[in-house]
Amino acid sequence: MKIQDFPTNSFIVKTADLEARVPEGEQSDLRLWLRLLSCTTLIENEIRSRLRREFKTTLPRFELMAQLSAHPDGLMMTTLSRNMLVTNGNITGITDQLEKEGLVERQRQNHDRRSSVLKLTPEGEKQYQRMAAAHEEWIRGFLGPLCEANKEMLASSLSELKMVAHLQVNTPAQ
Amino acid sequence: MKIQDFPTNSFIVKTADLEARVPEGEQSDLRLWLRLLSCTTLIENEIRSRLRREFKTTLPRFELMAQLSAHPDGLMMTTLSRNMLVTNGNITGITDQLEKEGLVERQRQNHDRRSSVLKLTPEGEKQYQRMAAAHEEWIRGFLGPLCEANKEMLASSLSELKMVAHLQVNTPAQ
DNA sequence: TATTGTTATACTCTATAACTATA
DNA sequence: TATAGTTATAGAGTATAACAATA
Repeated sequence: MKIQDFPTNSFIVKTADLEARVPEGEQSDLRLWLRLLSCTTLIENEIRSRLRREFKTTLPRFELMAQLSAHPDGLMMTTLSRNMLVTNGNITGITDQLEKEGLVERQRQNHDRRSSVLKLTPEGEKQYQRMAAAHEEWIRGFLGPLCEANKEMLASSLSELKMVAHLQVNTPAQ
Repeated sequence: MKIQDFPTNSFIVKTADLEARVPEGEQSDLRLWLRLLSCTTLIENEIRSRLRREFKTTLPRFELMAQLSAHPDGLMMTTLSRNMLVTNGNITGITDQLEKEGLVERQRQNHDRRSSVLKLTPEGEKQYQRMAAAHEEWIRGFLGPLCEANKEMLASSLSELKMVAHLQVNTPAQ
């Protein structure tokens, strides 16, 4: 399919060529990183776009609801901020939105009255389930066609990378 | 190292546990995706943060300069928007900033007077080189410790994923 | 007619930091 | 003193869409 076949306006042909800035052939860590980043960004952008178009929502909102759905007993906002890699203040903001829409609720704790536990409301859970089904389908569309061998390799190399990266990132540098 | 050992304020302990929302053990496409996303986001956030702290700049600005540095003859803004996966309007905005700071310049084309070609100025190239050196060092910190075998597996599985994902994304769906 | 780039708008996310209430 | 969460602020990035100039 050629570029010319696509509608032209507000449609980006996704070439994701971050890698284009590294000399051909060279197998550097940088090149590997750019390939990783290209793949992820490509898919992530598409998911953001579909969430917005089909469910009028955003990725952070979706991820927050996903975390809550996986923890029916609720989660502290601090835990959410760690899992989702954003600051406390951001969680407050997203929670405010979702609570106003009746999708999540804060439950004050008696044993520690500083904290509240966040849960999906039944309506929130219902909406989440619809989105999650579509989301999982999308992901299958992206990753499904990979051959089994590659999936396993990806999973295991990423699992090493995850450990290594955590170490790097959480070691107060300098 | 324990959580308690970290400074507490405006410091997020990076656990990147997006994966925590998928049942243990299950080897699904979704789980693989979340692992991919966690790793990338973790590293990407850290890079954004270091770019801001050490060079007072942002990832999109850095990436735009990287693209230009790799193409000394300059690039059309449309090409940039495709490579960087953002819309034309965004490229205009970032370019405006960088041009005002004297780091890039627009060169009007004679043979096609709609388009301009974007180039780094000498000062832009100089600044970019400093940032690129640090950036590459950071990436080596993250990916370097991976064993060779894993790097090769990653590179080849990602290269398949990149193709597959491009297809998925650029095929007008439904 | 299609393409390149600009402009305008509105919104979300984000970091940062000061703050409160509680532990 | 440390922690959980809130508030306020300012800024960047983003999509979207209408637009001008040119091809």
